[in-house]
Amino acid sequence: MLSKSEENYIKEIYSLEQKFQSDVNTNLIAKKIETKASSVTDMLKKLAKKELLTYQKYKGVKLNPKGTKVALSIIRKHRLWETFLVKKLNFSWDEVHEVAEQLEHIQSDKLTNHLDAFLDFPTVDPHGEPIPNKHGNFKTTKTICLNQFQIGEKGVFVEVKNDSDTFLKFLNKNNLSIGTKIKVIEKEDFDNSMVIETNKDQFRISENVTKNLYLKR
Amino acid sequence: MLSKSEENYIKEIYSLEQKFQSDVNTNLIAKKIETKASSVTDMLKKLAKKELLTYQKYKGVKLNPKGTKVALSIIRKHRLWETFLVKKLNFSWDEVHEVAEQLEHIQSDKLTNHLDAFLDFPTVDPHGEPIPNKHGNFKTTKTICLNQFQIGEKGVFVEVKNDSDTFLKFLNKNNLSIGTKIKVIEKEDFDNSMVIETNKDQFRISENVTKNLYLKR
DNA sequence: AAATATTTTTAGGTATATCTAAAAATAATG
DNA sequence: CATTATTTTTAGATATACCTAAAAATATTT
Repeated sequence: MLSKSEENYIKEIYSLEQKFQSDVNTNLIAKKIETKASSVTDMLKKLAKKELLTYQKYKGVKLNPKGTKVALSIIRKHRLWETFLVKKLNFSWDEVHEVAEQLEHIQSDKLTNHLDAFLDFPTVDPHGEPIPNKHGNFKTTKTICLNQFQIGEKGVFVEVKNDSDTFLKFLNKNNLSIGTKIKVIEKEDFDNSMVIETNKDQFRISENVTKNLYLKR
Repeated sequence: MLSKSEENYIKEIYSLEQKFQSDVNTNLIAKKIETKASSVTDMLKKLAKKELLTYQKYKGVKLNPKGTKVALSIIRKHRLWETFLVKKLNFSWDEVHEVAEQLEHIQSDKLTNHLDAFLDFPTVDPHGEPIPNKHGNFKTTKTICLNQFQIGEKGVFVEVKNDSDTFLKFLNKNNLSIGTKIKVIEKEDFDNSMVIETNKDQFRISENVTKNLYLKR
């Protein structure tokens, strides 16, 4: 049985692997977990001993199948709980992350699977991110980052890759939610900002925003 | 903010206070928490310093209002989650305790209160135990322990004061559930066992069982 | 490739929540 | 009421998950 701390390391390492498509190094993990590199080293040794990942001094780590399975189970729980909070308890999408961070560590397969059924086996969470099923499988719909779009291109906003309160509140304020149709009106080469059009509005957003919005053409 | 361990101490001390209507001593707590008396002493000092309880060396402890409030909040969460598991996720009453022990430590007033509303503000949990409302208030229906009943007396089984798997499974096996009408047919002075009658059956139960069943006349 | 900068690890320390064993206080008994 | 038994506390360890500071390895510059 893994501690909450161990689970959080596994989860963050998984998400860094996905993001960078490579082995994950100590400092990156330290930043994500908000701890010191030395603490990360300690933990990596422990997780390596438990055979959840492969660790080579100074070379970074890579989850092995056992570790990946753990990561997917935590992500599954996190996203199911987020869905529950939004769909059943009337939370808004910017309020669910912190609570789901706690709920994802509850250990009961029966609970997870019954919750899944209760929610009618959702495939995406309130942020559009895919929910692994009980076998760890999930469908990856090819979404394109808004910053890849050209002037004149249109798409539907289907996923957000940033769970932070402030970011989601910013989206709320600008009426940007999953399902919103977006058209690129202008693209500034200097700072990669964009002017986009929704059915309500036209306004400029910074690269920091375009980087976190994913669309379907 | 309290640790999971601190919360468990507060919860158990509260339940011992209710049970014995007196100050709670170290060994009793140790037995409940399944730890050593020395560990309990350490924790009591810590909780006293946090002003959750009054502790006098060798004299036992008593929760003060702040501690009682914490206890009721944990009990509230525990019982709401049990209700959720049974009513919404199709758990049976003998399967909910362990999971609720984890869920009761989730920290989010919004979650607790929205869950409460989602369940239509239940006043008792699946074991018939009262659920405190958000202010810590709950109605105590005067229930009588089955072992106080005389031969010929009838009542309705409304509460069970033992959350253990084995005990609840025993009740299931004998078709004893909340709402069951019970009549006392025989009472054995030697071992305090009873023969009881339900609408289905007549059978003998030991004192260990009668002690944990609470009825309304 | 030598010097410098950065990253990572090691060594040693802290707080939490446990433990064992011994000492101290309280309770029960002859 | 003195002795014995029980309960509780103290003292000193242990494991987890952190930390700081220094050393070692790796990467980047000049």
